[in-house]
Amino acid sequence: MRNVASASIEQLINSSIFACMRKAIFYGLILALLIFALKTIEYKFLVRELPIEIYIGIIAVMFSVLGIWAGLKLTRPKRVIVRVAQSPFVLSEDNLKSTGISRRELDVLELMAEGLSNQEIADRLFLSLNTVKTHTSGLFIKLDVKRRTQAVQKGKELRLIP
Amino acid sequence: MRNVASASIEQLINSSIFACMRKAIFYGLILALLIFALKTIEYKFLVRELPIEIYIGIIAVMFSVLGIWAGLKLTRPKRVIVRVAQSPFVLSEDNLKSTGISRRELDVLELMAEGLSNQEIADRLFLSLNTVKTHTSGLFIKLDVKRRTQAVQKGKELRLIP
DNA sequence: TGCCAATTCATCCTTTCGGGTGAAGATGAA
DNA sequence: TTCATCTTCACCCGAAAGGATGAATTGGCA
Repeated sequence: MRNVASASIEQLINSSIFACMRKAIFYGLILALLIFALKTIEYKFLVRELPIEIYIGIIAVMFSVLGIWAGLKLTRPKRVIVRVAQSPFVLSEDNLKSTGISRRELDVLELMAEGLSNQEIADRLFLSLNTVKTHTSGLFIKLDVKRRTQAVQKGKELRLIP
Repeated sequence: MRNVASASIEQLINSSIFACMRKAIFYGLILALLIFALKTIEYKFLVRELPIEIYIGIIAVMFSVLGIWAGLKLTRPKRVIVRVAQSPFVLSEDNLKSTGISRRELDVLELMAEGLSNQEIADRLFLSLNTVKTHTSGLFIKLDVKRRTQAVQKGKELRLIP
């Protein structure tokens, strides 16, 4: 696990370096072109018709905008890793209702999920073996399964048990 | 869950709007100051000593840098939410060895975890029922459990099955 | 008060599971 | 080659699980 993580981080660093270089060169070229274009236009139209201050202001604004744009494009999005931790298990009342599973059946399901036999469940809940079997039968019908292993599976899927 | 998420997104949008406005004003002021400084310097030192092209180039570079810097500072880090979802399940070779569980037994354990009966497992793996029972017996001994529900539990704990 | 659902327990029966033992073929390492 | 392990399958037996049905008791709700 640790190896995988560090490997991917290295990849990320390498790829980001190359990507940065490529982008820097790209925007550098655009910048050079822009300067060249300005020079060409300069002597033809502007320099004698407008005051030098406005000319400088235009250049300043243009390159500021270019810089901002380049700055945004140049950087990769900063990643904030949000870890989604174990949710502490909240019983799904909805699924409990929709399945029609009763409180007592849920008790049995919980112990069933711990790998207990019907007899052990009966002992824990101070019930007779027959009663536990009744509840398990009810569970299988309501969960629409055939075996206790499947009942445990489905119980977890439906967030009835942790 | 949905309420919490949308609430935090609204907060984020509001706070980012205000933060952006404050920063924009701040950097706008800096930009204005810089232009003013240039104007002041212009007539005093540079305009007669250097060719106009170099002067324009310096301004272009300065404002490009300022723009890049402003562009970086102006934006809050883009959040890329990386969900650390279900780890893709890596079988624990260590636990496999330490328990002494064989490849075939692991196959059976996997299907057992899906809630299949021994007969169904036999059908899936093209084995006889007896063979599957042999494997399950071996599993119970090696996992030190009594029932298949417990075997599934322990198999998951030991990262032998997903 | 009367009804309904949940809970409890029972009996009967079938299927599945789990334990024990044995054994034959395949594979692979010493 | 020999030996250990894995894989496959068989038979037997008891225990557990599962299915069907019936019935007594209880607690809440109309």
